Amino acid sequence: MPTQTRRERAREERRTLILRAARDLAESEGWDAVTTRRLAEAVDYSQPVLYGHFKNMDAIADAVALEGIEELTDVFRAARSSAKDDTAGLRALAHAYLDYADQHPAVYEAMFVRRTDLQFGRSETPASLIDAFNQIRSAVEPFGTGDAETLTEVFWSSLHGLATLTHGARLRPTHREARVDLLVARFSGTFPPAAAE
Amino acid sequence: MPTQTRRERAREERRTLILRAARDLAESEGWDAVTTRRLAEAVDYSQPVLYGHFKNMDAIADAVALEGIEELTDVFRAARSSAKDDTAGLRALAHAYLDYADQHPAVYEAMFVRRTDLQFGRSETPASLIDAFNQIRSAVEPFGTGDAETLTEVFWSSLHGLATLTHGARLRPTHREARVDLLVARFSGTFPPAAAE
DNA sequence: CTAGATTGTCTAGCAGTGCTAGGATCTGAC
DNA sequence: GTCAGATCCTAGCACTGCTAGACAATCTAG
Repeated sequence: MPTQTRRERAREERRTLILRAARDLAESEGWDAVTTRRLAEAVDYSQPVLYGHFKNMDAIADAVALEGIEELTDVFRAARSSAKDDTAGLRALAHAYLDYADQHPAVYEAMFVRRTDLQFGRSETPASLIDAFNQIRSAVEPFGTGDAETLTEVFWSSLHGLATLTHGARLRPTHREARVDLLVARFSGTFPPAAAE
Repeated sequence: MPTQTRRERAREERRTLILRAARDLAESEGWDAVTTRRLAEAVDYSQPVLYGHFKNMDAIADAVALEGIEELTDVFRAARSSAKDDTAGLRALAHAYLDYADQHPAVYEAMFVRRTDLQFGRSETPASLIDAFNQIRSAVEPFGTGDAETLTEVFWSSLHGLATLTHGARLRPTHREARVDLLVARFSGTFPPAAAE
């Protein structure tokens, strides 16, 4: 009997259980509420069990971040696939990005705000992260004249800035659509218009 | 004898002493290292003294943030005053912003990253914060066609995104200048160029 | 079926955190 | 010199991340 496999499967299930609990807790009460005790209580095990799966609390947040990045690539793909031209593609990607950040603020925070051990732009970078970056790159590249990598970084930064400042209540709660319109116009080259009122 | 004034002056001095210590500690070891005990030790008082000046630790970070915002307006003013035209002004402001974030990462974090009780875009917003926002607005407004407020928010978001992603090691450590060039080009309308190689 | 080794899990505890109640001490007014 | 009031500190609470060591369940071998 593959008793080893059963064990490993059970172990894997418990790991996802922990991640699920961490994510739910973070989304409902913020990462500050994700403590070892509350997390252990949520999965109905003692605290040391957590350390059998993850090196420390930060590693749990990193794992949630990885999940989120994979989701994000799917969201990007879906958004871009239904766009009729490059400009619509860029706009769709921008909206998809900001919507995701809005709907999963804790996951977004784990991905792009919290200090993380995840490697960005290196050889050990997770494939899904590279994938997500390339999605942005493909969307913005048609409007570039020089280094596509730099263009991608700048456009991503703009989206990231909008996402975080919005979430931190540092921008007006209104004018959301107008901000995206403006950003896309500046990057898609549909600016300046011939003569705007 | 104005014993009351002397007392109040001593009180004020101690307050700035606390802020100075908090800022130094945050810049050298990060905000996580700024604990009540370490801070109290740095100013050579016991922890409860801190609470005589500030409601809690977050209020200390907020006070540091306010200091930073005032510095930032000065930095903006200096940068823009030495620019020969609007485009140069925008570029100078962008560089000044990113340089400040780079040189004072902890203060920047207190201002625009950490959760804060500071009010943004409301009637109770500190004057220096409005001032800083208006500096950005003045710099980018010449290149706007519609709502200047929205334009300012978007440009600021882009700068903020660049600052935070750079600091979090999520962008390439190189190409810093190229990113600023590209951003300024997109916002100043010097894009698309007639025919770029 | 039993003995022993391995694996899994928990209890209890350490050193640290923000924050505060209460008592001690020091200052200045009369 | 006495006494009220301001000032400050000691000690403690409830929490945090994390871990050592005891205990129990499970699998392996004879």
